[in-house]
Amino acid sequence: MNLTDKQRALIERIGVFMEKSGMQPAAGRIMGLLYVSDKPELTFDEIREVLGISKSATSNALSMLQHLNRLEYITYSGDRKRYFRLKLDKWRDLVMQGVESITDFSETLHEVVAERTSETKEYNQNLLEVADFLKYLHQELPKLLTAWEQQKK
Amino acid sequence: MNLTDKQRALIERIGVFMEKSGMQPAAGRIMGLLYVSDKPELTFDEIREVLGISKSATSNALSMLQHLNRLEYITYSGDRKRYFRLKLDKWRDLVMQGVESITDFSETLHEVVAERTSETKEYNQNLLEVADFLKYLHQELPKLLTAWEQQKK
DNA sequence: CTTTTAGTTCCTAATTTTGAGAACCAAAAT
DNA sequence: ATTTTGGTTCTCAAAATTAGGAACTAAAAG
Repeated sequence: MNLTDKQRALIERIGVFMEKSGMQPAAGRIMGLLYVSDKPELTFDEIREVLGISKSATSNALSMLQHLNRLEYITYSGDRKRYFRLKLDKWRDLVMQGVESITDFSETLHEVVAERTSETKEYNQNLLEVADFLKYLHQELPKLLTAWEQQKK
Repeated sequence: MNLTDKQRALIERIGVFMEKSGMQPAAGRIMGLLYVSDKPELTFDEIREVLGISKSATSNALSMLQHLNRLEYITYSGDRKRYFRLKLDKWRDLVMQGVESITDFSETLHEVVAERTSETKEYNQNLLEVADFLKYLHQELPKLLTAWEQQKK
């Protein structure tokens, strides 16, 4: 498989974007490749080869991405290779996962306020405000998702 | 200034949370400290001392946090020290900043689809779906924010 | 003008992250 | 039973991140 310059550039751009949100470089490139590749299902060796990375880097990145729920593989009977692909159709779950994590932070904020002096009234108020909005988001985002599904039709 | 064990634990927890979203350790701890500290405005040296980090680490982390718009400092006339504090009241801007960044990604996705083969119809459809939802989010989140402001009253 | 204060920058060391290469392993093919 | 395939794991080195300490700077104080 060979890629155009434009494709390579897109892969890098997506890779860097992923890195910024805490993903390791190789994993980001794999994500990018799977977004861009004309074949959306690639084997271990195709990935390794086209990105020019080692087996270990490939293996580690792939298993991390699977744990993060971004990737899965399928197999075809009579073929031992795994075909890796993005779990694109599950992006709704990922959105919800993200919301959960900020909701965790909201709970931490409540703990913080519980531990704070009551002297700093305005400050505490601000903290609770943030926490409350995060909780609101948690509650409203699913609705937003269904509203979007509706208007899409 | 001395902190309780609970406070220290909260600082670490917040620190780790921040690290996960790509922040450097010292910066995460400083954020944590400012959330937790009874005094919400701390000087350079107070921060350095209570966290037990060097001047350079403190200086670098503080300036990074200021660039990320998480922090600011104020001064008092007749006092040369800077008093650093969280830009807590500006959290709405931060939310919007986050939305902007996912909107950037949405545009990248459009470029990706433009570059893709038209063979993989369903795949391309999925990509556009994600891109479209991100754009929808960009449009709706401000409204959600004002709706929240309303119901708060 | 000299000293002190508050913070920054430079240089370097320690730690962490990342990934290559080889050895390894299990399942399938021969 | 042996070999091949597809992938994992281990060890180690390279590269990047992080932070300590000393030197430095600008402004204020004396």
